[in-house]
Amino acid sequence: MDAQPVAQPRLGLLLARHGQFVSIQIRKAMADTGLTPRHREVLVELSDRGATSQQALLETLSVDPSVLVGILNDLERQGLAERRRDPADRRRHIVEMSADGCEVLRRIEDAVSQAEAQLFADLDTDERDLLHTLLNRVCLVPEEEACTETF
Amino acid sequence: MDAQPVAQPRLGLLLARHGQFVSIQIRKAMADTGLTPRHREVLVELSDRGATSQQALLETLSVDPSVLVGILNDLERQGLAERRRDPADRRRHIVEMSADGCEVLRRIEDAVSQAEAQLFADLDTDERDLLHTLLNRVCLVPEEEACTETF
DNA sequence: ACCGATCGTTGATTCATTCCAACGATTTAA
DNA sequence: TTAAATCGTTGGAATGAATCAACGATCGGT
Repeated sequence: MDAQPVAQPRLGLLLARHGQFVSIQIRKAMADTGLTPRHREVLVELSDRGATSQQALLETLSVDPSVLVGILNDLERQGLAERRRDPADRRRHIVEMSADGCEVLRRIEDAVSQAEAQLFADLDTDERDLLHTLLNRVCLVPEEEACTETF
Repeated sequence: MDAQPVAQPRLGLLLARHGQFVSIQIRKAMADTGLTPRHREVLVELSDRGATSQQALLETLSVDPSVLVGILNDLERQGLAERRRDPADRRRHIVEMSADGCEVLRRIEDAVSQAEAQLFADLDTDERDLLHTLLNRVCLVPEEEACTETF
């Protein structure tokens, strides 16, 4: 008389598990660049916005300032981005990605694409779009609590 | 002439991000029990199989023995499970969940259901099933590499 | 009775991540 | 000129997870 279990694993748990798995795969895919999804996100942001204040990056990424410092140190050490003082306000740093950074970002995106190709090999284009739109309708939780986004 | 970007965030990254978010929400949902998804998984396993050898648990959960010890310690401390020596082989431990354990598992499952209800509030039953089946067709990667499953 | 293997356990180490306090340099306001 | 606020930075503390070595107890084979 018991209601039969909804399905094998609960939908939420399934999503959590597979999400973590995908996360790991993507991390591996970009491993040889020495960078992580975090670095990628900063690069993407820099690519989209061009030269930006470090402060502005902080807001959109919503990470601790000290974390961003670390990321930028990494990028700068590899010559992928550059920090320079804002002449208008010498407290600020203006961050800009280099040509190498642009190139590396392209490589990262390719690696991610390749990983995705494997992960979603069994889905055709329509199904991928479907999955995409379904996912986008999740997580619209009432309170927009700070979601520590690693990605 | 560029192919337009598939959609806002790459599908893989979207899945990774939302998966992490869902993971956090579920963790929060079961936080007041003092237990984690790891504990839940052991409880589920115990619930499914009844009395089991600790060894058998290790295989199905594929975690380090020391980790399982910690989990079982937690469960036993709260009276949710019990370890006793296997009389047939006194090296072995036989693990069994208690009535309290069964009750707590039920509470956990309810909490997870509640979290899922929020997370998937915008999806009707068909859409949830669809999402479920789509997710199940992901991650069937060539090499079944050990996926450190927190869930 | 002995030797090697097995089971569960303990403990240490490593690593990544998050969070927070405090600082120097600089700007802004009084 | 002084005081307060801001920006980026440094460092430490706390957490959680993963991995590994080694141990006592026990079993099996010889």
